[in-house]
Amino acid sequence: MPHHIDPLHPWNIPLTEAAALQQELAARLVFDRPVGPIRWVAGVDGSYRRFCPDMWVAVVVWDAMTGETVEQVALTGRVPFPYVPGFLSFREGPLVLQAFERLQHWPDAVLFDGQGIAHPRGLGLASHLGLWLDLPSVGVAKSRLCGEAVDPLDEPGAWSPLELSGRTVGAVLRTRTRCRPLYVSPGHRIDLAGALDLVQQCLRGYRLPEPTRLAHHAVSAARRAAARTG
DNA sequence: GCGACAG
DNA sequence: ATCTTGTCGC
Repeated sequence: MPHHIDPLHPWNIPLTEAAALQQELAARLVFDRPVGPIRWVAGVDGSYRRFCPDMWVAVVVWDAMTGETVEQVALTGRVPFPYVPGFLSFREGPLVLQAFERLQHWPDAVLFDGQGIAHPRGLGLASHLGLWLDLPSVGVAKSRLCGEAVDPLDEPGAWSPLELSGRTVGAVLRTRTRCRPLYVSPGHRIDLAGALDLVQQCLRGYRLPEPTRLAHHAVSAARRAAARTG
């Protein structure tokens, strides 16, 4: 576990400062292929409730070799930041990092619900948190934040480059026929080819990769259990 | 000014 | 993201 995680600072700051911080941090991103094999892949998901300043977060560590869940953590807490397009990491970051602090099994890589470098200032949720966690990370968003791309063919594995101001910042990936594609972009310590490989290795017949799907189920289950218990 | 806008 | 039942299609 990296020792430099501080969930309180510098997350709760004005948007102008947050934007400046994003630009600074983006310059520190690394896009090398991960050195070792990636076996344990973490998936992260969050859940909210209308008119409620709280959120639930779940992290699931999934074994790509066996297809089994290695560990899962779910917790709830107040979000310190409203949802503002382009600043999602400042909203979900603190709670997501708290969840990672509780993990007994450190993953080899992380799949986030959101963008990596396919972001106005090059630092989406996956890039920001990947940097903090010092882990290879990938942004797997269900919709577009920025950039342009042609619609990929309706065939699993088909993808088209996501371009932003002349740069390929990600890919629009069809993971399943007749399903809307996913927006995959490198977060940190991985390149686009590696990100696409990893996501596809985690697919098991559904639109979303398993770590993400399981995290979604875990957060829903945790929320329902809490509602029943009180 | 207008439209777009991860979760 | 969330509020929501049934329903159409593979």
